[in-house]
Amino acid sequence: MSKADQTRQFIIESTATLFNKNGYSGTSLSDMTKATGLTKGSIYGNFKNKEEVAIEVFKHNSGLLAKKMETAMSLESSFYGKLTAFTEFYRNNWASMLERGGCPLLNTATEMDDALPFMKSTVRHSFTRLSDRVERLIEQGKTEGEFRENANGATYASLFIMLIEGGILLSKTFENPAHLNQALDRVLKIIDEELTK
Amino acid sequence: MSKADQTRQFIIESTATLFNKNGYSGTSLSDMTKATGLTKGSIYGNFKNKEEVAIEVFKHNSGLLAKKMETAMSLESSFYGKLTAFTEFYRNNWASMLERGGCPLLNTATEMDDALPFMKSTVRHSFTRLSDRVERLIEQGKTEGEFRENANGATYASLFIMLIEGGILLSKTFENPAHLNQALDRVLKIIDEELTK
DNA sequence: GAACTTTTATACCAAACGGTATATTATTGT
DNA sequence: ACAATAATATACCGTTTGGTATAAAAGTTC
Repeated sequence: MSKADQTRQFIIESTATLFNKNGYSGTSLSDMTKATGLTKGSIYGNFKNKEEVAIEVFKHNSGLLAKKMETAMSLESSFYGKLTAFTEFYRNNWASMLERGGCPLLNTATEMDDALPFMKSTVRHSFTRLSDRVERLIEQGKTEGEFRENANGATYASLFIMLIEGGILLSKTFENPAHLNQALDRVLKIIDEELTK
Repeated sequence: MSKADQTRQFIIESTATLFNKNGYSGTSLSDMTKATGLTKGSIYGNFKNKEEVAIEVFKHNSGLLAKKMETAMSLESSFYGKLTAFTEFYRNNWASMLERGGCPLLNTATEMDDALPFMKSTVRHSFTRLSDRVERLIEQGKTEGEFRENANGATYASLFIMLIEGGILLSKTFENPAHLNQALDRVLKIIDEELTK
């Protein structure tokens, strides 16, 4: 990794929590120089503008989540196991997610929709990727005979994501993980009662 | 209503969509003067600062929603009817909610949690009010013999809200009401299968 | 309608905004 | 070791930020 790439990465990681907590509008360049210890010149030498940093930060934040989730799922061999690992991932990582400012998908999607057009496609892509991953898990589980044939993977994938993101919203708002845990329990219940044969 | 109160109300209504779409950080005073046609002097003659306008705007946005919801529920006499009216309210008002920038609770809660401490209690209060309303509906339905005795009102209230807010998030992100509709269908399904006797 | 109070507009403030040209300092390949 | 190149810091740009003093205008009250 070249020096330039190293610095780019350093800037991304140093401002990752900042952007996730305060949003794009809420994060200023001086916030960024404070967080990195670098000057504006350095930042603009490595990025075109603030927008580009924000996009890369979002990709980093959501990518990190996806990677950790993939690791958690890889520990299970059955698709039922992988699907519950996906669910439990949120329970097990709630504390660290909270430290980093919450779910980047939720945060960015909310700020983006009306105010950050340049982020739209990136955020949508992340959501689609997550949804597709869960859908594939269900569809594969169907071909392996673990899940019912008549269950629609895409439908359940978006249902789970809605429940979980809603749970994250309430838990963050009330600083109480109980809501998220309830949402996760409901996801598990649906897996057991509606997907599993 | 005095002239002062009229102007206050006018400022609140004129900037309501602005704040809900672009957030607190994303809305500048010049945005506000453009939207109202008034000058900064007028705005600061009627409000202490930008924070106060934002708080009043949020109260107005969420209050309007609560009022319309209450009207929709009042048309039903049974608590089962009121509970489905609560659910259908989101389906019927999706278009207008979208025009106004989406759900103010979702939008403000997401921006608030890390960046807008002065908003925290107000947003929490709104969520609690909504949740309590749904909970009361269920508990009253229980005493009237419409719903099962062993169903916990508070638990189902937060479950419904998580599903709906998650549905709003996905539908807004993908500009497709299908996700929200799916969430609402699931809420109805739960009402029928787990609450109704 | 005069006196008083409230509301609004003008003009201004210092500070912070995002961004850039340029000079200086490191790092790289040879 | 030495050029060539890339990365960083300094100093600056015009604009916009949230906010305020003051004066003019409008509304209210008697």
